[in-house]
Order: sequence, then C-alpha cells, then structure tokens
Amino acid sequence: MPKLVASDIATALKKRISSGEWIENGRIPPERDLASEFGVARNTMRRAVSFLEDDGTVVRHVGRGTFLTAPNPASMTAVVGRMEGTSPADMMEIRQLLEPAAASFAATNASAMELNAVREAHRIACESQDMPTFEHWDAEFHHRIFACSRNEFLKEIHNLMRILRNQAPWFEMKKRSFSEERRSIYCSEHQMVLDALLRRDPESASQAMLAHLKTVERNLLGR
Amino acid sequence: MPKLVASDIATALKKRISSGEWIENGRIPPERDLASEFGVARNTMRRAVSFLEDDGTVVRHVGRGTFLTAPNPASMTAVVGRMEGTSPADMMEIRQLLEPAAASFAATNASAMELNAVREAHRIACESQDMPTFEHWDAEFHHRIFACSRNEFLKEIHNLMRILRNQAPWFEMKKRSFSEERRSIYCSEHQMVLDALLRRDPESASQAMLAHLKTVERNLLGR
DNA sequence: TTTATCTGATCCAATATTGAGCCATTGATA
DNA sequence: TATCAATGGCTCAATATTGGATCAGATAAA
Repeated sequence: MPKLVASDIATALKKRISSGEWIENGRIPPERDLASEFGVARNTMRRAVSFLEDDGTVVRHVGRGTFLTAPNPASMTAVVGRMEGTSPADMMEIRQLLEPAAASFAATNASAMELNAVREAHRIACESQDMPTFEHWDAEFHHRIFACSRNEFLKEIHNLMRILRNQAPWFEMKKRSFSEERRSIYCSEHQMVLDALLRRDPESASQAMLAHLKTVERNLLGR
Repeated sequence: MPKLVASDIATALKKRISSGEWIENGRIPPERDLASEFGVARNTMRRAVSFLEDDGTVVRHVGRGTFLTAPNPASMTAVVGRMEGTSPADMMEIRQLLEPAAASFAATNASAMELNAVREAHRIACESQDMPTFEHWDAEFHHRIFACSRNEFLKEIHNLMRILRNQAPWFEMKKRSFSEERRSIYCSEHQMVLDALLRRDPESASQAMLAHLKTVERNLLGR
C-alpha cells in the first residue's frame, strides 16, 4: 500500500465528487470527518482539500463547511427565480435565436396532424376580435410550433419564456403595443411561417419566423 | 453520517414533498413536530423551512400552518422537473444555437477584464493534468463566455444547462469520451474561440464556437 | 544528512445549533 | 362572546461545529 500523500487524497476526493457523491446539497463532509475516514491527519486532509480549492472545485467557509462550486440540482429553482427578472429586450434577443430554429425543426419533423394544429391556432387568432383572444391564440401558434420541433429541451425553454411573458412588465407592454393594424401584420407574417411549414421548407420557415420576431420586437420595444 | 444542517433538512423536506407525502391538504406538519421528528431544534427546522419558503415551495401563515404552493403546478417548478429528463442530444442541439451567439455577443460586449478571465480559464484547463480539473475549467471557460454576453436570460439558460450536465447520464458520457488526445483538440479549439474574442471578431468567435461544439457532440454522442 | 511531508496537538475566529421563552394570529370550543 | 390550544415569528445566551493557523516531533526519500 503506497503511502497516502495529500495530492493522492485530492484526486481521490475529485473522483468521489465527480461520481456524484456529495452533489445532493453541494456540501462535502467536514475536514475532521474526511481526515478520519481516509485515515490521515487533519492537516493532510486540509492540504488535500486546498488542492480542490485551488482548482476551483470547491469553496470553503469558516464555520459553515466546504461546498462544491458546480451547481447542483437544488439550485435550478434559484435559476428560474432569477429568470423572473429577465428584461424583455434580453428575452427577445434569445427568441430570435430559438424560434427560427424551432420553426426550421418543425418544418422537417412535424406530423401532418401537428401542422394542422398550428394552422388551426393561426386561423382562430386571425378571426379573433378582441385583444385577449388574439393574445392567447397568438401564443398558442408559437407554442404549437415548438411542440413539433421534436426537441424536449427547446420546448421547455419556450415554456419558461411563456411563463415569464405572462408577468407584469410584459402585460403592460403588450397592451400598449396592441393595435388592429399590428394584429393584421402579425397574421400575415404568421401566414408566411405557416406556408413554409406546409411546404416543408426549413430555411424559409426560419427566415419567416425571424422576420416576424423582428416586427414583434420593434413593436414591443419601440425601436 | 454527515451532521444534519438546516440545508440538508431542507433538501430532505423537498424530497418528501415531491414524493407526495403531504399532498393531501397541501399542508405540512407544524414546525415543532417536524423538528422533533428530525431530531433537531425548532430554530433549525425553522431555518430549513425558510429555504423552502424562499424558493417558493411553501407559504407560511401564523396560527394556521405551512402550506405547499401547489395551486400553480403548471409553472416553473414543473418546467424544472421536466427539464431534468432532457436528453444530451437535445441539449447539444440547443447549445449549438446559443453558444455561438453567446460568443458573438461576448466578442462585442466583453470588457478587457472579462476576457482576461476567459483566457485564464482556458490556460488552467490546458495545463490541467487530470480529468476532473480539466472538466471543471473547461466548463468554466464556457461559463465565462456566457458571463460577458450581457444577456441575463442567456446566462440563466446556460446555468440551467450546466446543472443538467452535472447529472447522471452526462457523467457516464463524459467519462467515456475523455482522452488525452481529445483534450488537446478541445484546447486548440478553445484557443481559436479565445483568439476571435480577443480580436473582437463576433463572426469568427461564433464560427469557432460552433466548430468546437460539433466536435464535442461527435465525441459525446459518437456520431 | 538534508529535505520534504505527515502527525498530533492546540488555539482562534466565524458560523450554526440548541433550548428556552414570549408574542401575535388563527380557529375551534365552551 | 370569551376562552384556549395550536401555530408561526422572533429573540437571546450558551454550546457545538468548522475552517484557519501554527508548532514541535516523527517518518521517509534523496
């Protein structure tokens, strides 16, 4: 049995960390416990942990403990918490990345039935007479395109965006930006997206969606 | 056995909540009961419950009790739950949309200090000798690029992706795909991204990042 | 030998837990 | 209506845990 040195212990610790051992709440056991578990003195364990600290695997807090710097599952809720402060401008920027891609995916992957659902949402939105109804079916149109993108992660990101868009700052903005003229513009732009999807043309679908989102951004943010 | 601290208890509580334990009335037992059940002081249990309150899992009412905030199941927490099942393939697809954009934003928006931080992460990753250290600074390289993209929403989406990448299916995959040769390829690809950032060249930064992600995808998913 | 490292021990400072008590609100009961 | 038990909100002093730091000796390798 080779003598245990601090650097060996450090790599052993890394192994246990990357095996997901302490990922639960991101806290690793106290130095004193680790030392006795590995059968070394606390000083040695301290040096070992220092290696992890040096390469940023871990941060230490007096009186609290030693914590993994890698984010842990429990912090997902914190992330979505912070997301609630997302500015409309930032989100529109990302929508312009994701939605054209979603449209492109949909053009290649969607089933006929799914495309029918998209068309249906578009139809109702066009025929709607009041702002809340239009708002709802407009959102549904976009949602159904994501729904047939065949990428679960993309769909969930869009769900996040939908939720965020239902919050206070957006509501005001949408109310301000609504007008009959704009609604008809949105409808014809949606039509172009829908046509491209029905033609199974990813490239055009992507472009049409991007063009539409540029319009929305202009209206929403007033640029 | 790790000493029970408040945050541990919080995660234990979350586990019991998500296992449907107290779903019936949407009410969880009184602090005093929980404290004695977990064998901690009420103050500690109060702190634990406060964690749940902070991330919105629970609401407290003086004199009435503590209740689950279940009436909003279609919201964020549900999204988070579904996201945990994201497949690596789906996520890689989205990374290839977002990260080139992040690199492009970074090329135009990053401060000199931020770019220095990116370079630093790159340097340490290149010099690292073992897989966990490389892994960590590789992730940090990407993270720091997002950090200077100046888009809060984009940053938070990346945080979500980081968390998901720390879960089980990814671990196995990364372990399988790691090799000295691949590491050096990653390093030279990172170098090209970094160079483009330092040249303040959004277009090249985006392309270099996309090329890198294609490599990663090939290695990870074996295509 | 010299050098580096580990050991075992002790003290310190920051933080957390404990145990106890008191208050305000609530809802049920007399 | 008045009372009362249950519950969360809050404070406080004592104790325990934990990382930070240092030192003298033991051990092993060069």
